[in-house]
Amino acid sequence: MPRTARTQAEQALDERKDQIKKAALKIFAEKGLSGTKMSMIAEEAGISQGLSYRYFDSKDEIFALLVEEAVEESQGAIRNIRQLPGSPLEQLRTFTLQMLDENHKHYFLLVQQAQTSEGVPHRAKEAIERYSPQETIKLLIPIFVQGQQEGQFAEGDPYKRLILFLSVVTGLMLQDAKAIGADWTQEVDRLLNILTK
Amino acid sequence: MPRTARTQAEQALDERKDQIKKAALKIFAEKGLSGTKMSMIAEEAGISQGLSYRYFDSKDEIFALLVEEAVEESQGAIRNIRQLPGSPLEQLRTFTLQMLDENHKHYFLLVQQAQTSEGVPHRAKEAIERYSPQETIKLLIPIFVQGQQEGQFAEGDPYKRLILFLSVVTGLMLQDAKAIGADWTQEVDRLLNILTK
DNA sequence: ACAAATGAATGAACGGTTCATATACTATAG
DNA sequence: CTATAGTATATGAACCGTTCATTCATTTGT
Repeated sequence: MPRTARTQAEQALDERKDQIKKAALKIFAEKGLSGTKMSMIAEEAGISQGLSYRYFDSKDEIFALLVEEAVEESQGAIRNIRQLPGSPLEQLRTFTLQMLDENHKHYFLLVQQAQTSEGVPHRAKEAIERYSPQETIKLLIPIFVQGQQEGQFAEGDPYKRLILFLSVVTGLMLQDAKAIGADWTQEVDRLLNILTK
Repeated sequence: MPRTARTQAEQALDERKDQIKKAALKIFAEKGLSGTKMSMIAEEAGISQGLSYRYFDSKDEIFALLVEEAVEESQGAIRNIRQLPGSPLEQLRTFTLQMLDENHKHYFLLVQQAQTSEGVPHRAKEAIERYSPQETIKLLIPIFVQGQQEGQFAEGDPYKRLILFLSVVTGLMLQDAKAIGADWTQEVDRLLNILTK
């Protein structure tokens, strides 16, 4: 029964790959490219030093792969905002909660790291070009403006307000990634006070 | 006239030292201990690779020295809050503006870096022990509570509110140190919305 | 037997530090 | 005022210990 056997083998292979990727994502997001050592990834994944190289060619390959995934994921989340239920404010709250959610947080931070690190692999650079904060804000502005018209959001330059808000959220993520990971999700409503009146 | 001559020489020496320290502070604050290379400091200061070693013994010495200064400076700023004029809200606004001010910003960030970096020199570690975020918040709580009684600040656990606020401000500083330095001082009132009702 | 996993060994690159050399400044002599 | 010597200041290429990404001989499990 070669069929089943190979499928099982492949599945086991993929599971290991995912395990390594998940560990790498966490460390890369926290420490950046040059800040993470392969030994850290191994430890986080609970495997030995060399094993990652049975599943990936290099550190750079893992990093690039993850950045590509992160960009895709982030763009998806942003494009989905308009389809979310509720008022603009509620849409933004949901989006923010998603950003701070354990899974997505690492992706957002990874992109952040990739944007500010040096020596980023070419493949990762390409992916990042498709995702800038400016781009994000452009997609958020219509929602914010609508919220202003409905009277929920404060007056003023939408771009400035949103840049401040996104910076605050990203800054918080960076902070709490370094320190002990508190659960900020409770505090999102406080943060939204930056935007509301 | 040996007096004047020596004084001039000493002054020139101190100026060079300050020049190097200022450059080092900026880079250390942005990139952390292991993230900054002596070559970066040299470039920022507009001097050659080796010159720093005529004025300081080692990279670690510069770092430790700066951390000591930063702790002193930060503690001073915090202790001064109660003496500031105006309501608690105005006191906090002034304090926050001071934190975001170009000079103090780097000091605050440096302490932050020293707290989260690894391989911090012993001398710097000692200085940091005298300055924890918890300590800062302890000093801020009475002000916040007074503001609550006067009706300016929102109800709720002062500790949680202040932790969130400080994290936001620190996160912002980190953000904008990496990116192009926008001038957030305009936005402080927006940030204070996190605390007010 | 074979694949999966280990972790010690390798070797290349990195970066803090040094040092031979150059330049600028000051003082003294002619 | 110019020339010369002496000293402090500055340069940046080279040195060398350390740090990791990567490999591989060996073990473990199936």
